[in-house]
Amino acid sequence: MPELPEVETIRRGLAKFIIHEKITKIEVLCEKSFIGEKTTGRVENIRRFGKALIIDLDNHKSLMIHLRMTGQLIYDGKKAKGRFAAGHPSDNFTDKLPNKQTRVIIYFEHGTLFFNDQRKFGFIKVIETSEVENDSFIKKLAKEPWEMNGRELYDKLQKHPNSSIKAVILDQTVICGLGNIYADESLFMAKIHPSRKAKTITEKEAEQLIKSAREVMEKSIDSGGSTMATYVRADGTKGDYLEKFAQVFRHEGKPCVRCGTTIIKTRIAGRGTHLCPHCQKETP
DNA sequence: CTAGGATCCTGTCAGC
DNA sequence: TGCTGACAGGATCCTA
Repeated sequence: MPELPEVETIRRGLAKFIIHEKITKIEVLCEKSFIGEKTTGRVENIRRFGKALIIDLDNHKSLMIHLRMTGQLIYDGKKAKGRFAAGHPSDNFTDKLPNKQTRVIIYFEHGTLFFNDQRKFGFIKVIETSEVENDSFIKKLAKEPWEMNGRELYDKLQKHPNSSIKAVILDQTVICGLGNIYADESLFMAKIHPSRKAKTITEKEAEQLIKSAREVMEKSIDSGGSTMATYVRADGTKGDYLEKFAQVFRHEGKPCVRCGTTIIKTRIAGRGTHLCPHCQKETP
């Protein structure tokens, strides 16, 4: 679930609380969710590679965290003045923890980090810090939209000529960071129908798509990610990209903000896909 | 090599 | 009510 903006929101949030904090203990409640040896180093840095989070420790080890579809990280500690929670949206961030979905608990000197994951697709993996960039997932990642230009994307599209443009931009080895929400939003903004074959996309459209991806993800990061990224307080303040900024995702049945045509939901690239049938034409 | 579908797992919701 | 299948903000594996 969490896409690049959510993971970046988590990175920035956690950095405020756990850098220089020492892990005192790791408790694994679901074996599948934790790979490698438990470790107890002090946090030196937090990095992000696409949708993967890397927590570097002072003992040459790093925690690699991927939330996949339903992962959440919830930090409970004084510095957070309560809780900092982000990842898969849920209305139970204020629940007592651990809960039924808690898979791993990382205890720090002055706080606790809960890794929750309903579907168990996500994981925390301990690897040598020097090996992070050799990790099989990390090393295949393409550039993020901010480091890529239209020409580069256009060239990559030619390698998947008969795939739908949506399938191709969801491929993290083509362009890094987009998931199902931002793919739909970016294609809508760029006025490209998600089922168009990649080879029919012009260089100009590729450029527009990159710009759109940057814009929707920047907006989301600025608003704290589309999930509930929040310091959970009594008033339940939360990040809400979907409510504030999404124009097509989960907007089926509502009028297009540009032309008023009813937004539809269909299935493309094996994923639920939202689009405006008037603004996004199947034939270029 | 590409393209598409199945798969991992738990939970919810629509429809009968 | 109880069952069933579809679906879910991701990525990998398998098959043709």
